[in-house]
Amino acid sequence: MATIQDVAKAAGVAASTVSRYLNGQLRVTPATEARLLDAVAALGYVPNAQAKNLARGRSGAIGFVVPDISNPYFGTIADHVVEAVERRGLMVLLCSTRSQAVKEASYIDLLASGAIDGMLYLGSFRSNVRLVAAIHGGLPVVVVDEPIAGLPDVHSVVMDDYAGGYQAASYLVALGHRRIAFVSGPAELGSVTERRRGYCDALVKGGIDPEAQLSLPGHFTEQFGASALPRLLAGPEPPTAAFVASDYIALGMLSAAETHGIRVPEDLSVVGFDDIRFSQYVRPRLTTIRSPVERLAQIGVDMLFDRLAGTAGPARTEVLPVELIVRESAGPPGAAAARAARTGTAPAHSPAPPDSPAPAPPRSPAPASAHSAAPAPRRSPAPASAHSPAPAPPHSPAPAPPHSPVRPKESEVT
Amino acid sequence: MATIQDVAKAAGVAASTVSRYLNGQLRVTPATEARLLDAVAALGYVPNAQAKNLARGRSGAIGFVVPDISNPYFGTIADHVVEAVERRGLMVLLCSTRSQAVKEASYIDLLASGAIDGMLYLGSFRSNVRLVAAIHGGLPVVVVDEPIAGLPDVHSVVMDDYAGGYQAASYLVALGHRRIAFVSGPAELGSVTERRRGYCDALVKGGIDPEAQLSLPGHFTEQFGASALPRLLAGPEPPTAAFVASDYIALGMLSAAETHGIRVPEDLSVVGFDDIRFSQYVRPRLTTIRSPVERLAQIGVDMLFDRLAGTAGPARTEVLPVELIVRESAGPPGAAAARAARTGTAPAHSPAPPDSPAPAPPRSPAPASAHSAAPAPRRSPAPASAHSPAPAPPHSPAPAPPHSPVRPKESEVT
DNA sequence: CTCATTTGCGCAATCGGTTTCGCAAATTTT
DNA sequence: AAAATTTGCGAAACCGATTGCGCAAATGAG
Repeated sequence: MATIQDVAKAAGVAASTVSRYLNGQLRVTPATEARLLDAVAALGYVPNAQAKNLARGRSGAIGFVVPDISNPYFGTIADHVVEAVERRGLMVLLCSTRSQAVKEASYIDLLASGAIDGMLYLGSFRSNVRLVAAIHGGLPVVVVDEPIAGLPDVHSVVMDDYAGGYQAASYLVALGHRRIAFVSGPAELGSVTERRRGYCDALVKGGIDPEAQLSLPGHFTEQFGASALPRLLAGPEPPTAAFVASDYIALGMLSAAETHGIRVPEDLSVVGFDDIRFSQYVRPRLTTIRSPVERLAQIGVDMLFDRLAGTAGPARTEVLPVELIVRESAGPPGAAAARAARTGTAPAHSPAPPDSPAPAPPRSPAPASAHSAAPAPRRSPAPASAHSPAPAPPHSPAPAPPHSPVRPKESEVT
Repeated sequence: MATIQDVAKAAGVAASTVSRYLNGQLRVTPATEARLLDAVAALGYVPNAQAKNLARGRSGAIGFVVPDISNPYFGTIADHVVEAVERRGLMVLLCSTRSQAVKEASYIDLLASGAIDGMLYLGSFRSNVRLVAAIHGGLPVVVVDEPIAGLPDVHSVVMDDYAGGYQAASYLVALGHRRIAFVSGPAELGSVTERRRGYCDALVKGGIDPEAQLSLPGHFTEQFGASALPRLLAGPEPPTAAFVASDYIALGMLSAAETHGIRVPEDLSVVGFDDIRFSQYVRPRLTTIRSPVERLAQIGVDMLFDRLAGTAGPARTEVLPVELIVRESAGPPGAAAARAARTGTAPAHSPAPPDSPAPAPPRSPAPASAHSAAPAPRRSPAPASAHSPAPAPPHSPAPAPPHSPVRPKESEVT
């Protein structure tokens, strides 16, 4: 590996000249330029990244901590993150922690030790200590997808889990269900509790007691979904529907349902969450809440680059609207039993219930707004920090990549 | 950010002492130790990774170049790679190129400029130039999953694509199919051509002309699978079966089949490749070739670390046996039509045809062996380099992994 | 109580770049 | 043609670690 010194020697100039010329900070005479170019080409010189970063105090990469890269939901987010970061000319150091706190902690330490310029964090409640330490150490961090309470001064972008839960449950209520179970990932997760809050509120609004419902927290795996089904149907009065707050889990449950001879949606309606790609390939096609993963990634990366450029305002949380996607896995309750018992009250299979399940509830922490069911990409205002009623645009419109320091938009109002 | 100098000053010692002590290369007096520890704790000292790497000439990370991280097949491999590398105490720099040659090239350049100690490469034919340059530049590279021709001095580990294709096609032939289409990813890929070779040989063995069959190369997406179905059935004598050399594609096709009212396997049998997790969750459950992704990752990482340690022998290619997983998506041809036309020749639905479709063909480049259908983790000998008939263990048992040098399994037979 | 070891620790070079400062030559101004 | 600028380029400090070498003190042997 040729060094800058080698190039300098070959070209008969000083190393500093090579450096500055290569970085476009120096004009040289045509003669010098030719020798320089020749030397670089001849030696196949490529600047050493470590040395450059050491000298510059930057690293040219951002880290992305994610629980499990083999989970297609996270994989998709990662893909979009990579895409967005690359557009800015940086690289992504992707860290799959496999949900192990130890790994997460060591990764954060590793990353915080100068390996990266900033970090996108998608994780759980654990290891906040390290994370907080890293943040205090000056590492720009943006939290994505999984809301984390009690993290000071951190920008974040999350799905509107509350609204999603509300929509899903409202839909099931509107279909006529009265016993609606809640199946989810780890109960400690912010996203899970938010989805559950929404679900509960929708039930209450429908005159149903949420406390009387079955609640099955678990893990983000299909195995858990498969194992949850029997438990769901074990009781004397099993639910006729389940809000499964993760498509990944829901797919496992759907599979188990077929194995157990449970028909979906006739015997059990299922509404998922995330709308991962496979949800449209299973039978019945999964009715679910679509999370705008690409926007999440884009906004998260934008936020991080704003922080890196120092142009980010005070910490705020962007909440992304979600959308109910009606497919086939949810229908009127007891479509089979009802046919025998009652009159043909709910005959149709392809259900077309109140398409706007409800005028959407208030967002979790703060202001009203919403009707998130609408596909229109509305942004909900930042609930955490300054919820200024003024028309301050919540998400600064991705002004400018770091390399071209111009920031045309968002004229400062002074 | 505190530096080592700060710590040294605070503890009243030299920086070198701090460095050596922290790296366990120096015993110090209890008094010094206490002061050292205090200083480190008080300042919250974390060594700067860049500087360390620069001084050491290493980087502590390995790169993994992969075409598309949102594809669950690659995602799963990535997960296992991360796991295996972490066990060795290093990190993974994951690069999703989204199959774009430009990105791949720039990533390789970036990685080759000292950012990583070694590289796992999963990619296509493109950008070989850069890759070759990087290899010549001294970067240890191990090629995984996707065979690449004409890469000198590179260790690699791939699936036995040929055997997989042979098994899949043999199975369909054994079921009685005579018109068997071949649907796959990009035709230029080594894995695709290998799978096709196996498929062709199996057809020939069954007395079928491979040239007369429909062949549909495309991309590794479900969309392609969905679009392939109509084209498959367009002709006057459509195939009764398809070997779809990627589960991802097969899932798209299965979905399209239902949409078009094509019953699987009655109207069309489908055999996939990879056995991604979702293949068991779709209906009908996908009959497919299982690729041992975890072993692939483990062996690839082992090879890379051998190369890093300098204990790797000459370049060789490890070929991993694959396994036919019989599920529901393939059955006798014309199960519906036949019922009317012929006698009840092939009545059963759950087919139990020759469970060992054939005594497995010779491996692609070289020696006989195989019966890859057996789940037993046999390793096929290296076909590329020295195919010594001597009992030289093909995969050198990773003599000394850097951090935890113990490797209990696979007792060396000497 | 010497002499030979070992042990604990500091000095300074090194890794491969970047960057400030400043000199000398080339160019422009009067 | 002399003075004032501008331009091209080199010397050296620096980023934050690691590491070879060497010295002094503590330890052991005789």
